[in-house]
Amino acid sequence: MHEQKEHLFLIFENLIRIKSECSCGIFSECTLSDITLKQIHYLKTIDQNKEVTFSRLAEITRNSKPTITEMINKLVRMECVYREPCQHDGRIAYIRLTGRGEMIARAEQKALEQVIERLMDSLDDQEINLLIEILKKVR
Amino acid sequence: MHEQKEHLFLIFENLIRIKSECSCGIFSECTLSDITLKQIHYLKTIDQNKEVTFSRLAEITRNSKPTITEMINKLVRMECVYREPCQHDGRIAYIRLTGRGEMIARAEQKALEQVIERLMDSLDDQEINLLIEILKKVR
DNA sequence: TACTAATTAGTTAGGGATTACCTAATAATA
DNA sequence: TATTATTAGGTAATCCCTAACTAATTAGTA
Repeated sequence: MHEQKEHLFLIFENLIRIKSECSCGIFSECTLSDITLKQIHYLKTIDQNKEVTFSRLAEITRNSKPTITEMINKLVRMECVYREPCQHDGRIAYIRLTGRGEMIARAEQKALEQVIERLMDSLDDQEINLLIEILKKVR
Repeated sequence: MHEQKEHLFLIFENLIRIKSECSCGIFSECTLSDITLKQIHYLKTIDQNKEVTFSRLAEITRNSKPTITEMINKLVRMECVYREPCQHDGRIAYIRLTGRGEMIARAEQKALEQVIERLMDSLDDQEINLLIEILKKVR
């Protein structure tokens, strides 16, 4: 019982290590070592809300519009987002993620994808199916 | 093949969700919603280096001693660390983690432990052994 | 219909609190 | 005299604000 737990702990630590190596890889590819938690959070919010404008982002994050302008200017300088003017209304600009911005916003997800690929390379078909059946049961 | 991947992705997302629920639980137990990444990093460094003094922590983190004094004062106010004067040398104080400080420094680890307990509750002995055998192969 | 008035979207200007660093000087101990 | 930690004073960046502004659009009215 206790031995099993120890085993599982080591195995999952290994998986987590692989995953964080992958996500570090993603971040260092973006060469943004001093990005802040807030900035990452803004990028995720932009990623999750399609067609987001300055006013809308201010609303979602419950900040003032000048705060959003400032934050977006910063993220533009970091090459994570850009402004796309609305075709139909000259007052409106949409905030879009660049490739780099999207990479950062989805780093967790992408790292997980890489871990799964590693997993699929290491195991045969039957083992993968077995793994799926077992882990499905965890709630 | 692609279906397996999709399955695995959903299953691991679920595990990660469980884990981050656990670690959020740990953090909210500590009632420290506005702790910074730097502060967490200092706590981890203190946890990993036994008998660490102000000078030593300055050396490890490559900061000046006044920076360390200030940071430790902040962490003391947050009840995450305390000073323990050295018995043999009145100039020296060791930096020790409080229960709360240790909780935060090891949140990841503790969350993983909770996930594994959940896993062991959901699976029988044979399944656990099978899981260990399969996941062992991932490198 | 055309023109003014009001509204809306985003920006600028100026400011404040906090974090996280620094050097120089100082106090206490070895 | 050397070492450990602290105090004093300062800087830069982040992340937030209000008030005032510009430009674009919409509504109201003559």
